[in-house]
Amino acid sequence: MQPLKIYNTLTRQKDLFEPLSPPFVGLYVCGPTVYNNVHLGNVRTFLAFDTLYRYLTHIGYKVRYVRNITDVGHLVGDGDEGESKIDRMAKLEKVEPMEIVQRYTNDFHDVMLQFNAIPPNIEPTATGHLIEQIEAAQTLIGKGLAYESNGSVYFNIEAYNQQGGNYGKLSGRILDDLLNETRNLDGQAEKRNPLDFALWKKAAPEHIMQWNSPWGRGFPGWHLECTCMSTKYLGTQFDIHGGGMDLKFPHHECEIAQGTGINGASPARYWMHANMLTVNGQKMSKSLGNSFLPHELFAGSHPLLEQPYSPMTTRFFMLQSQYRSTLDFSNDALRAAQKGYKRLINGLRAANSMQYIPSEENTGGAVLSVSTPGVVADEKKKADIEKSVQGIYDALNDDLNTAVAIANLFNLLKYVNMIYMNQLPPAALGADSFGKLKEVFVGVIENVLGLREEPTQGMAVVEGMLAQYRQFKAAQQYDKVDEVRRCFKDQGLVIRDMKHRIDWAYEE
RNA sequence: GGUCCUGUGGCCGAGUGGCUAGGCUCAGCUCUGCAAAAGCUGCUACAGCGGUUCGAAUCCGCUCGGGACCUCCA
Repeated sequence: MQPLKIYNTLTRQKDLFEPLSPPFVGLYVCGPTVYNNVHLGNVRTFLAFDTLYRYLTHIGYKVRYVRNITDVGHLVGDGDEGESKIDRMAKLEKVEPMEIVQRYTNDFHDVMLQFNAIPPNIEPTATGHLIEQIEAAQTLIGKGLAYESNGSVYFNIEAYNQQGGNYGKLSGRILDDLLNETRNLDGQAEKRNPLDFALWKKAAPEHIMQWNSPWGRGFPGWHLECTCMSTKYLGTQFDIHGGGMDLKFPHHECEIAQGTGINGASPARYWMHANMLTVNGQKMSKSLGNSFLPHELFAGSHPLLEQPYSPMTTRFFMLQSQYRSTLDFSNDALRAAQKGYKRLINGLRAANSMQYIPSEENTGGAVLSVSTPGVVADEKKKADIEKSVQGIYDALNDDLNTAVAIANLFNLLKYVNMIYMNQLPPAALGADSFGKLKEVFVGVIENVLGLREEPTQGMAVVEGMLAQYRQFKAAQQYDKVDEVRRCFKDQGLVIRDMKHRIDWAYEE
């Protein structure tokens, strides 16, 4: 097993990842609130954890990956007051709240699929776990960690800390500071302490989504669902909990308090937070009006976009930075990413078609490479490949540093291209290095980074047109040759005209 | 105001105190019907000032700039 280090927000350092019961790993990621389309910033977080899931699986762990759908309880505006986001949309559009939920859940799934994200093993919803949430609130009341007030139930932070809890340990906040800085919000009278947060909220009559509870009609508080669902599917203690940086406080802090209060132990051992996607240096968010929807990106239809960018270009773009760094969005950066992605994916096609040819063997009319009698092993290149392969795993083990992993991948790409272009006989690398080159290059791109080819429409007739091209070429009918080239170009493809063979590639 | 992060070459973006990250762009070369691609070569940066050190982009201090969270947000 690879020695993976993960930056743990709890300890503020990179900790060696040691699962509670290897080879099994429990991974919980906070999913979206489905009241609206996911934007690109949301996507970044989910792709970061998709990559983590992929890597954990790649290195041999059996991962149970749980990512929830928040379909109730998330309020608009400040704190524990205000309308439910989903309720509001439902009223606005005069439809059932569950229609809103369904629509944006579908959208979310579509989008993630386009980005080639692997669906989680379990995708629980908050409304599907109301019983658990009510029970959790009751348990907390029973332990003196929560209280009922006017039909709502609040978590008692003071009591929690008196019982040995440490509210603020995740986000590095000090309770007294929080108390001093808390703004005076309306309707806080129900709470004993402004920091107390809702486990269950009494529903106003006009609130559509409401259920019976021991405290009357109401709905669950936002933070409670994650505690209940992670506990149910991963146990009272599990390995990794992930989410966006902006959920660190208060959401995850509350989860820890709830989990600790109910089960007597801090829920997750490793807390991971993905950083924000920024536009011109500012966090991408709906309220700032600088967020892109994925389909706007794919179509290039947003005013800030100079051209369309494909899902894989975008995925590659995001992977070129480390998940804990902010990543700034710009057309220049996306364009550069597009070129890099195409180059890498052309290399992927090349690598997939590569076959090892021992130096003694005469391949007789070889398609992939000429026979290479008497080739001497190139120890320098072999060592360089070895170094880059190790570099990839070292990088991924270092808190999923995909940027450095990709840098090493480009080093390998050089050798893939040299073989593909017949500039380097495979035999010069020896079977072992060659095998490793191909296996790691392909495996990391496809399985860990989740990058794949984006076929174009004209793909079906490519081989036929290529055959024509060869004929025209042989007949030296260059005007026809150029015509075929134009056809390819119209499809976003290009012809690779090499000495030893003719192939097509994605236009870079 | 509090807590924290951050400032790298034309652009993006990694960097554990000493050894070329990488991508994109640009220039040249080889190859080529012409191209394209590929390979090779060139372009050596760390906001400013001071300190620690044999040695700092990397540690410390100050100054200036940017950002996040503190209120819903991935």
